[in-house]
Amino acid sequence: MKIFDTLAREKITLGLPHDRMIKMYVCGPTVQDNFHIGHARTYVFFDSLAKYLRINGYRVFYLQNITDIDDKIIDRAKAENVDFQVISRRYTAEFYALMKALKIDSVNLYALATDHIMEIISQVKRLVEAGFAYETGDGVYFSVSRFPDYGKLWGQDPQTLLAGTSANLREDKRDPRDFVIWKKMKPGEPYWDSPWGKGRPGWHIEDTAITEAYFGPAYNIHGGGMDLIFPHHDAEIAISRSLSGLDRLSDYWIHTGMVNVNLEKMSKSLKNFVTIREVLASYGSEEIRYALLNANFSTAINYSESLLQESRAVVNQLSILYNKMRIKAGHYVRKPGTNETIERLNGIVGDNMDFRGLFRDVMNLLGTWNASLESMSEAELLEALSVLDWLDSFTGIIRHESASTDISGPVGLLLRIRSELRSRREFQLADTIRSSLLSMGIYIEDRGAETLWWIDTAGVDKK
RNA sequence: GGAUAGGUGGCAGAGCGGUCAUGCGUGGGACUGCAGAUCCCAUUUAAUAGGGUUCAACUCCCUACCUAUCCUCCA
Repeated sequence: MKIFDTLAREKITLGLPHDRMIKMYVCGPTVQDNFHIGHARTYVFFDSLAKYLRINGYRVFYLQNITDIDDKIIDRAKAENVDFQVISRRYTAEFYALMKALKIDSVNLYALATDHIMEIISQVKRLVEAGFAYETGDGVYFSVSRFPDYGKLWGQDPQTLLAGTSANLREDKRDPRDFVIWKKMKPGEPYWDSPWGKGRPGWHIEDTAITEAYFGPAYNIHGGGMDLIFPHHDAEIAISRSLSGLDRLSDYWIHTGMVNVNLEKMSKSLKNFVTIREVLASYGSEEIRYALLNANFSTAINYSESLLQESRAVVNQLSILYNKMRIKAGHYVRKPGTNETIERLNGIVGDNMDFRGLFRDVMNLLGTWNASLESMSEAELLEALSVLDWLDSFTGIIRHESASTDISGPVGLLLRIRSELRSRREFQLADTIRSSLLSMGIYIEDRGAETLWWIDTAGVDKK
C-alpha cells in the first residue's frame, strides 16, 4: 500500500514487515479539558488505519501516549483549587469514555506520561551526559545546534527559525531554538525528584521516553495531527536520534489534517470548538466516523451541521440495506473471507487510505444491490453482506440494529394487530400504531402485506 | 516574510490533456391504501484571474490574487 509521508513529502510505498509486528505510535491528547471533534478526527483515522492493516494480515502494536502532566493541567488545577491529578484523572476517564463511544478500540496500550517518569529522567540524564542537553536555572534544555537535522520534518531551514526568534532569547538559554526537556519546579507545582532537583518533564521527551520503553530506538509508523509536526515531532526526532545514533526514528510519518469551523482551525484558544460529547448527543458514532473519514486524511475538514446531516443520510442508507439483507439471509453469521469486490475495494483503500474513493464505490454498489434485492440469489446476498461487513470492520460506519423477525414480544403483538387492521383496510388505526412505534425507535417498512421491522438504535432522542 | 497543502457546479469533493465523477440537497416520475424505504429522470454547456504550450486544458507551464495549517500552547 501507499501513503503520503510527511518527511518524504509524497506518497510512498509502505514496505512494512509482514513477518513481525508493526510498531505504530500516535500522539495522544493532553488531558486538560474537554475533547473536540478535531481530536476525534485524528483518533478515528488512526483507529481505521490500524484495523485496515490488521485485516490485511499485519500485526499492529498500536501505542498511544496521554500527556497527564503539563502547564495547562496545572493552570486548570489552580483555577479549580484542586490537585493536578483531579484534573488529569477526570479528563483521562472522559477520553477513554469518548474513545469507546466512537468505537475506537484498536489501541493496544495507552501510556501515561506520569507512569514513565523514570524513563524520562533516564533520557534527560543520557542527553546531558552526551552533551546534547544542558542545565540552566529553570530546567534542562536540548541543544538544537547539536542536531543538524532539526526542522527537517517541518521542511524548513532551521536558520529561518533562528532569525525569527532571536528576540525571545532567554537569559540562560544558549540558543533561542533550544527546547525544554525538564522543567524545574516553581513554588506550589507538582514535582518529581531528579538529578536536577524537583521538577517535571517537558512535553517532547514524554513521547520519546515512552516509545523507547516499548519500541526501542526506532519503529514503523508515527502519527498525529498536522499541528504537531513542528516543533513536537521534530523535537522527538532530535531527542531520539541523538540517543540512538540512528538515521531515523520512524519509517513513516503520517499526519491528519485539521478540523476547521468557518474555515478556521478548531481550537481552545479561538473558542470555536465543538466537543465530541455535544456531537454524540445528536449523532451516532457511525455518523461521526463517516463524516471524519469521508475526506483525504491530510486535508482540512470544515465542520458544519450539514456535514453531519449528509453523513446521516449515507449511514442510514447503508444500515437499512444491511439490515434488510441480514433479515433476508436468515441466520447469517459473519465470516471473514474475501471476494473480488473486496479485493477491488481493498486496493482503493491501499492507495493513500482513500476512504472517499471507497465510499464512492460502495455507494454505487448500494444502488445495484437495492435494485436487485428481491431477485438476489443466496450466494449474491452473502457476498454483498460480506462486503459490507468487511467495510464496517475497519470504518465502523454501519449501524447494526437488533434485526428481528420475532413476533412473540409486545412489538410483535402490536404488529400482528396492525397487520390485521391493514387487511381489513382500517388504515387510520394501523397508521396510529405505526407512528407510535416509529417514535419509539422501531424501524418499520410495509412491503405489500408484509411488514419489515427492527429496533432502530439511532434512537428517538437524536435529531 | 518562510514552509506546506489547496482554489471545480446550491453544498461537499474526485479523476483525467479530448469521452457521465460521486454523494448530499432540490425538482419531477415509478412503486405504495398512505408513510417510509427503494429505483428512474432532471438539476451538466462547473472549473479564482491573466498569459503560455497544444489540433485540443478544469487537467501541463508561468504570473497574480485568494484560503487553510505551521514558524516553540495545540489532534
